[in-house]
Parts: sequence; C-alpha cells; structure tokens
Amino acid sequence: MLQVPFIRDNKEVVIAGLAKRHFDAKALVEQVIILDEERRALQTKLDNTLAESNALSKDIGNLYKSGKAAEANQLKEKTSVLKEASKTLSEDLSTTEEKLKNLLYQLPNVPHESVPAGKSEAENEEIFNEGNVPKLYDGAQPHWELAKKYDIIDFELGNKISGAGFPVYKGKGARLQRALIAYFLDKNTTAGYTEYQLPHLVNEASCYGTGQLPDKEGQMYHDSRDDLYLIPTAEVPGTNVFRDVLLNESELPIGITGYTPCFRREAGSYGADVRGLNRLHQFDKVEIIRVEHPDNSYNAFHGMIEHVKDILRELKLPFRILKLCGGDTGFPSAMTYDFEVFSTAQDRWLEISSVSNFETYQANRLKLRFKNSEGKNELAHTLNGSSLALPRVLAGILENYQTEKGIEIPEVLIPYTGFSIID
RNA sequence: GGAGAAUUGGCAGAGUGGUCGAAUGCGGCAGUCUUGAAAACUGUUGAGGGUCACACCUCCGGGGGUUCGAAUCCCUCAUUCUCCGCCA
Repeated sequence: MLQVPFIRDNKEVVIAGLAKRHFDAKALVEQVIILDEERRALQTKLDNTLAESNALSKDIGNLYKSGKAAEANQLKEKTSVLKEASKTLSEDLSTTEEKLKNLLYQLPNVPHESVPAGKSEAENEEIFNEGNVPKLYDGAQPHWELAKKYDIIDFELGNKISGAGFPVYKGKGARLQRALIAYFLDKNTTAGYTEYQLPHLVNEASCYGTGQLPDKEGQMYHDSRDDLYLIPTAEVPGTNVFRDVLLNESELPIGITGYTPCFRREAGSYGADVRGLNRLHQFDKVEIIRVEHPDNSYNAFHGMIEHVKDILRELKLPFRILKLCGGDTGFPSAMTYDFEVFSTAQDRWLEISSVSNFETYQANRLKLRFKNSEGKNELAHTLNGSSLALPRVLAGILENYQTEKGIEIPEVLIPYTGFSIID
C-alpha cells in the first residue's frame, strides 16, 4: 500500500496519478490525511499519559524502597485515573488506525509517470511486435479441436472429475507440459534466478502481503476450515518469502523462480474467453520474482522484458508487447507490460505473460526493507513476471505449429519432450 | 494423535517483578595498523511511532489478565523441537 507520509507530501501527485486509472482518489486521500492527523494526535495524548504513569510508577517504587509506604499508597490512587484515561485513548487509537488501514487498502498504486492514462484494455499501447504469423494449411483448427484430434487434452474428463476449467493432459500433451515447465525453469535459472518450490496454499497474511487481499477476495479458492487460500499465482508464496525481512544492501538484487499450479475462481467469466485453454480454474505457470534496489528497479524491469522476449524468440512464436494503460494496470502495480502470443487458428492475441514493477507498494505491506548505504532502513522494490504461463503458450504452439501431418514441436523443446511431432 | 521442552535484537544466546530495550558472542559499519587485503585492536550498531531537532511512547511469538510497575507471574492461541504412536 501507499505510504502515508508520501501521500501527505504529494497529495496532488497521488490524485493525478490515480486519475490515470480513472480512479477518483480525492475524497479518499483527504480522509487519509485527516485520519492520520487524528491518529498522531491520539498517539501523542496517549504517549503523554503513559509517560506520566511511568514516572509515577518509578516514584512509587522508590518510595517503597525507602520505607514510605503511606506516600506510595497515595500516589497509587493517582495512577488508576491515568490508567482509565490511557485505556480509552488506546482504544480510540486502534480504531483510528484500523480505519486508516482500511482506507489505504482501497488506494491502488500510483502508476509510473510514463504510464498512459486509460480506462480499459482498449487503451493499452502496443510497443513491440515480432515474429511471423505462419500461413496455415486449409483446415487448420483451434487448439481445442486439435487437443481432441490427437487426444492430448481431455476437457470432458476434467469436467467429470472436477468441473469446467480443469483440463486433463494426457500422453504427449502431458509430456509437453512437463517439457515446457522444465524448459522455462532452465531458462530462468540460467538467467540467474534461484529455483524455489513453494507452498500451493497460503495463509491470510501472505495474501495481504502481496495485495490479493482485500482486493481480490472472491477470486481465490479458500479453505475455511484451516483458513488457507489456494494460490492464484506463485507471486504470492514467492514474494512472501521476503515478508518481514531486513536485507543488507549487498544482498540485492535477488531473483527467484518457481513453478506452481495456479488456482482462480474466475467468477463472472464467460463466452469465447473461456473456450479451451483460454481461461482455466487451474493452470500451470512459471514465475520470476525480483527484489531490487529502488534505483535499479526499472532497469531490472526492462531486463525481465528482454528475458521473456528471448524465450518467445526461441519458441518462435509471434508475439507483441503491450504497455498497459492506467486503468488496466493491476491494483498494486506501478507499471505493467503484457506479452501476447498470436493464436493463428483463433485469429486472436492471447496474454501469456505479465511483468510488473510494484515499486514499494508490496514492500510496504510486506515490511521488506534493506539497510541502505546511510545505514537507514528503506523499502525495497518488488517485481514479478510470468516466465511463462503454460496453457496459452501451449495453445499458441498447437495452433501455430500445426501441419497436415501433425503438430510439430519447437526445436528448443525437443530435448525436453523426446519427440518432435504430435500425430 | 499422546507426553515433555521451547519461542528474546540481522543471527546465536543470557536474563524469573522496578537499576532491562535487554549481558555476551558473531555479523554489519567506521577507524588504527598494512603497499593492499586478512588478522589483531578501538569505537559504533535493534525496530516502529513521534519531533524542525530533542523529549517522550511502544515492541522480548500473537492475544488477554494480575500488579503502582511484567521479557520475567497467570490464562489462551500459534509455531518449533524432542520422545512415543500412526503413516505416504
């Protein structure tokens, strides 16, 4: 979340920045400032009361020691008044703090100054486009038809076992999934990311840490019995590795990568969007996460973009990069680039990666800090990106690599699959 | 699942009612020495709130209680470890 001192000192910047999201922050910001003033006033009152009471306690102790019990007892009566006062004050203080926190939770991150204003995805800027869209043979099919034809993904079976959005990968389909995961992880570790295997269920504190709560409450599967959430992305357990952590500056930057399944309720989705692999309740993803010095985070951000580009080039998939406008940028993110693969047989772009810089927004919630060169504790910047999300990459491969003989396997993947065609 | 022990600063670890935000060691930072580094020595070093800066306040796993006063006593929850049982 945003830092109150920052809001206080940059009120207009915050309001103008959030306006790029079509988020009217004026009232909220003013309330935050008022509540913060109230909070500090209460804090001061409480502190003074406690200081008085502490001083009295010290006196009482000394009086007892020197045998002046009568005087001590007199002072004791005074303390009970102070005690009452401090009790009400601290109750008031915590309700004020609670109110303030709830307001802060409602404020999304301020977009980076270069992020264009805009309301929806229609206003995203295409900033890069590469790769050739293949000319397919007559009778080329969308991936859900191909999946059936070659018996590699069984959507019906998933329906039976779980429900819509839980496909079953079979035979060469399953093997291709495993190959993609291994290939992505290898690419990431070669680029310097440390591989992690992370929990797939996380507690509430972790969801608040990365900003899924309270923003996306209804989007996650929740086990109410143990109060655990199924992760919607490895970002959650991966970034929470660094919750309540104080780093040395020399430890930065840090990069980790991990493969996890991701679980999303996707309430409210419908239509062509959900066809086949386009939108699922359970899918696989390999994620990269970075913790960076604030001075270097945008550098690192562009490094992540290049890294993902490199993978898509190796896979020889036609792709483009969108710089998201304010309205489409995720709640806790300051800047996000989306990667989309062109799915030829569907004749549409499919989002396969999203790279974001959260600046201090997550770190502030996480209490992720480093000791800077002046010896002061400073919030770090966090970033993450998919590298990559599996189902739509798979859809892209199936659709772009289909031939009359079968589906060819991109060359870089053959060492991982052990076969070069699905037929 | 049963029994016992534990949870203290970046880490390790002492501290059983006021003199404790907390010994000591390691680590970090600064300096001396050195051509440089290491070693050694000296100094410094918890976090958050608050203030122009001080003062001051809070924090010894979380929450509650006893007391004029709690790291220290009581209750409760969580977690970790050891032993036993069960088991992939």
